[in-house]
Amino acid sequence: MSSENSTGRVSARSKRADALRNQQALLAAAAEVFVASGVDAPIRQIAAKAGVGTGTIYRHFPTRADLVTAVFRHQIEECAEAGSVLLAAADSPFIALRQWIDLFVDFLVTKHGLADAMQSDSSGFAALHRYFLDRLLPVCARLLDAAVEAGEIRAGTHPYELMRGIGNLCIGGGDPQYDPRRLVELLLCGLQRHPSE
Amino acid sequence: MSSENSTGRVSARSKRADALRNQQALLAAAAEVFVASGVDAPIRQIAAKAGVGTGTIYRHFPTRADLVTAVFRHQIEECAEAGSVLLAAADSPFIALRQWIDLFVDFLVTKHGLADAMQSDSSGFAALHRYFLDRLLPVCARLLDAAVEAGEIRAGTHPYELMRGIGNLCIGGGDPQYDPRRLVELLLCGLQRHPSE
DNA sequence: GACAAAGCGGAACGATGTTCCGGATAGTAA
DNA sequence: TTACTATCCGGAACATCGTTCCGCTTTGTC
Repeated sequence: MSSENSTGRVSARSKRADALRNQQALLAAAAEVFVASGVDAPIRQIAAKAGVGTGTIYRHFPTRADLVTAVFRHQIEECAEAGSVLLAAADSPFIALRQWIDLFVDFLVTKHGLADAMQSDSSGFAALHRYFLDRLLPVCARLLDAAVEAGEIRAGTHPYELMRGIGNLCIGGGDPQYDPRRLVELLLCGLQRHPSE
Repeated sequence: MSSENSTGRVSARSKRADALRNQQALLAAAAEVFVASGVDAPIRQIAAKAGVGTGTIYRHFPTRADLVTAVFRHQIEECAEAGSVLLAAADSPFIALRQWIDLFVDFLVTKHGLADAMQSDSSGFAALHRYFLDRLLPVCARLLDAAVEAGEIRAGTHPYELMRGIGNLCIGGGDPQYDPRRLVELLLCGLQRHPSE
């Protein structure tokens, strides 16, 4: 079914066997290197671990960011799909929102430097950024809307701003003195409707 | 009075006239280039604008971060000093805290990419990061303590975490769809004591 | 088994931060 | 004024990136 290549999706059609093997090897190697050295690890290191030349990487993933996107794609997908599930299962929309944000934060924090790389507009990570937004923004928006409608949080918060803010807060999670989760929690508190005011 | 060089302080003793001239020219050029192209601007560009060679930069500022630190040093100082003034003048410690944070945010947002560069532990901006902390952390801590003591905000917030979080939120301020100030405001709301709970 | 298309490897390119060193220069002493 | 030296300067050179390019290899097919 369909190629839809260059960003890491299925692509099972009309490719040579060795090409497919290399693509898989690259994805596996990249995943390994990313957890070991962060998403800023040199391309050459990934190529070496996969046992291929640097040119081969660019044949499969036109740019560094495309490789990163491909590696994390299914995890992003899982996070997106969790949105509906949580909204249906939780006792209230706000609880669902909080749980979903927990998931989102976990995802960002456990990947070394993913949040760092995604926000800084340099390094051409725009593709990853866009994919993140395309997939997760609607989910976040739906959860926010539901919580607003339930009267649990104040209206007027832009989903994009919230997601970006949370993403930013997750930068530098390696520091033991800095726990992004506490600040995200603070943000959520600020989001809630206050009786006074 | 003392040299105390390599980070941009006074250093008026025992230096050749041309060396001093170049250092001044570099600071001026760097300041200009930073506002034009952000703090990530290439060293060579700054050297060219100052009319010196790249080696000359490293003679005066051992590393890129030292140059950045030197350029912004007096502004950081101003921000630090504003803390006491605001605390003495404002109607309440929380108001002072909010005003001070406004100042802090303004500082970060108006320098293109300053916040970006400072947080990411790569690029060896550790020196800048430390200077920021050394100078501003005590101020933030004092404001926080005062607000806690006045019963305006919840206790238990670590000053370092708060400053770092705010710094993180200021990353990517160039995006018209993302206003760090709104999120910082949300954070402050979350900090306030809630009647319920 | 031959052959074209697809794919591969790694040298090469351009950009970056940083180091190095031969030569210029400022300050000083005669 | 003229030497002389410690200091400083300029930019070539080095290491490390991401990325591109191209001659050679491999694969699938007839």
